[in-house]
Amino acid sequence: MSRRSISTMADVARACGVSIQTVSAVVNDRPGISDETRLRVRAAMSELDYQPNQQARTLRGYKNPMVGVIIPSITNPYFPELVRGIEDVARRSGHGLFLCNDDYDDAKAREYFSFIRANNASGLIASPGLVARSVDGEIERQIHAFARRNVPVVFFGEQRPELPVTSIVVDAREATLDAARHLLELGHRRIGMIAPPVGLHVARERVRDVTEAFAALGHPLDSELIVAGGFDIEAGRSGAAVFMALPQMPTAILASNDLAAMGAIAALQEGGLLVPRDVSVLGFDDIPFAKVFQPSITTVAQPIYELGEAAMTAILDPAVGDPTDMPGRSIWLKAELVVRQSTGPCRERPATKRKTARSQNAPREERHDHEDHET
Amino acid sequence: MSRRSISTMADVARACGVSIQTVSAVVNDRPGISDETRLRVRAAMSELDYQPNQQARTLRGYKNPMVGVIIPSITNPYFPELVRGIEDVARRSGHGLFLCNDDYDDAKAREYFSFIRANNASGLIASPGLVARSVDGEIERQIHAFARRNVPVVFFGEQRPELPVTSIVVDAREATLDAARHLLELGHRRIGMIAPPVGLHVARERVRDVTEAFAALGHPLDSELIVAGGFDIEAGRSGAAVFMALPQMPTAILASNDLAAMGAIAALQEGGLLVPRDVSVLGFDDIPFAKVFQPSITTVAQPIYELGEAAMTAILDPAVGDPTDMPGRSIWLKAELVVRQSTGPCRERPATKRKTARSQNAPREERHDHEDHET
DNA sequence: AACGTTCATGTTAAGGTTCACATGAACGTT
DNA sequence: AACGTTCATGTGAACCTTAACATGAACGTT
Repeated sequence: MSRRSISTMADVARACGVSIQTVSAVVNDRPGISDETRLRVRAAMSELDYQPNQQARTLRGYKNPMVGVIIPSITNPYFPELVRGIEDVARRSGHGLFLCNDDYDDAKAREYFSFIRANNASGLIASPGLVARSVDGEIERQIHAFARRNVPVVFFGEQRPELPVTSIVVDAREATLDAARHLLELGHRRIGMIAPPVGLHVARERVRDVTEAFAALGHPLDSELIVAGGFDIEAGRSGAAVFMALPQMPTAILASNDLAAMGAIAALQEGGLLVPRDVSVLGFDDIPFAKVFQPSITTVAQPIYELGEAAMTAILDPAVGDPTDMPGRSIWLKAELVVRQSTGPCRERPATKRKTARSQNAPREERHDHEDHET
Repeated sequence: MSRRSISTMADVARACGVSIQTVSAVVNDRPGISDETRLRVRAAMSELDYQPNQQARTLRGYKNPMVGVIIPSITNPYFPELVRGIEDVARRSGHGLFLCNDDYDDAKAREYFSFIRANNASGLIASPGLVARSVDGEIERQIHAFARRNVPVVFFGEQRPELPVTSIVVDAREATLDAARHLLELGHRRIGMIAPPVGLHVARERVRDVTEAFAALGHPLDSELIVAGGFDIEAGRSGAAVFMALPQMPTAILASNDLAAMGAIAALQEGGLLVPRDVSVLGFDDIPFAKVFQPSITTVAQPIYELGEAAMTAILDPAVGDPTDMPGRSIWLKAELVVRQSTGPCRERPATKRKTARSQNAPREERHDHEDHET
């Protein structure tokens, strides 16, 4: 009844008096069909609202033109930007996206892995830190299952040379060094850090980059001033609260990412401190909002959109799915420091909570950053 | 070769010495299988990394447990929040999301409609304004095609009683009236509006709500002060620029949405004006960032997450897909005014561009708004 | 010994599309 | 008249899962 009402190739064939094979040939633009027949078939197709059945096609042996994307949090603007990069490339090759949000939750991620595999996706792009989080090797098994089918798998962030995956990695060491130098040149010495969530690969890497940078410049970070945190606004708020409760506040704060930086700035201003007058705050990632936030945020910028593009491009690269390509490749992109308004010169002994002018009139930004990737 | 390496029911059956039917029964939790066999089959399944082939299942007659979602812009934080609401409900019923981003582009939307239909999705949730934009009736045809298959279609924003769709609609009239009253009570009389993009249903509705509200309160808007705009940060920036170029600036600005409000505030502050001291700015939607932005944004809040939940719940409602339910139903939710820091008392003749204190220490917010919907 | 129940098997078919291959008609060229 | 080319048809099978139905073995109960 309900199924009856959907039209199939057979219906189209009957409607215009040709064979099913002919319809198939027209649908797939195969040669050997006269223009006249081709037009007749096309007319019947649109007449009947015919839509090739993707299930039947995929079953027959084609790949499902669909790529699974697992991200940890869709409300963190980092990921929409990433997805946009992925999608813009995917659309050009006729691929759809199967988007999954695991909320940093392993159980959900596993579920989505199965789901994507069950749907015979042509590729899988997975969120940073996912493999690292996997304790029981389940994710690794899933990855091998994908590889066995020649389905390419791309990860962000972590290199896993022993797995048949391609990694898209950001090298933030130089940019982090620039950031450290920037703060030191502004005169900051008591520098706090709101750490990323524990357990994530990016997290360890970010903390490592920062501590190495300050150590290299001869001003190692005071480990007392590294507070536990997370990747959201709330983490920034509570981190800032911790610092404000100290007898001597840091004069500059490195937030785990831009969201945390925003949370920290909000909390500081609510506490009567001005950024950057009283405290400088530096973020990571350069999400689209970092630029409009007041004050705009100085940040170690990732080429987020390009990361997405690179991931999807890797999926389309025939070499990627080939399991003989076993040892995982890595594609490197570089982070860059973008100096904006949230960092400024150190004023040792921050003034008492008197509120005076902020001097943030002209937009100042020291790098032309890449935010114009419309297709 | 590559296909050979994927395991099927037959492989599982062979591996544990039962018939294919038995494996099928185990997979689908059908009765009539002894516990002992059940366990043996399950063991073989995980041994072989077996994954039921969703294509074959769907082809056999089941629905694909997947819902297509078409949104106009994933980088507008409104939509990730909406998607989160959709996804949280979808996951509970074992549905995946097929997320598509049409960038307000009809051609892309149509493409995605076909894609979703070709994949036999169990439902379609489509972006606001989509039907209204369709000029050639193509979208309408697609909708009927979905209905013919009993696939439920849900729209945001616009009611189309003649189409077999369910609409999720926000009634913002009361809240907009509250907003107008709020601005008038603060003493504002010269009020500007940065309009939403033309052609969108929500856009017309929003402009209508605003003009009706001010008219009802006896202070009709000056149509000279309604400038063309859009739904992004840039629209806010350029709108503010237009107002700043006027001999007499408005003392309050209604932005098309929160993004535009942020852009406007950024442009105003760069131009040396303080918000809300010199100009009040009011947004729409209450995206998650409206709360952390500095100053936090007074806005006509939509229950975004709940809209997503309602949409997916409607998809799961068996009545929705039933074409006998032809005349489209509507589900109404209400908007609410949230007063934050970006609006303040009018100071006729905004001061010259001297910058003095801002008084934004304590967070003030007059409604407890709904931002805690974690599952 | 007869009976009913439980568990598993085997057979056959269907779902929509694609592919390989053999067949054949229509046409123009030699 | 023979030949090659182009376009279309027909047959049969494959992809994997599910369903309906008949069959049958093992078991315990009467």
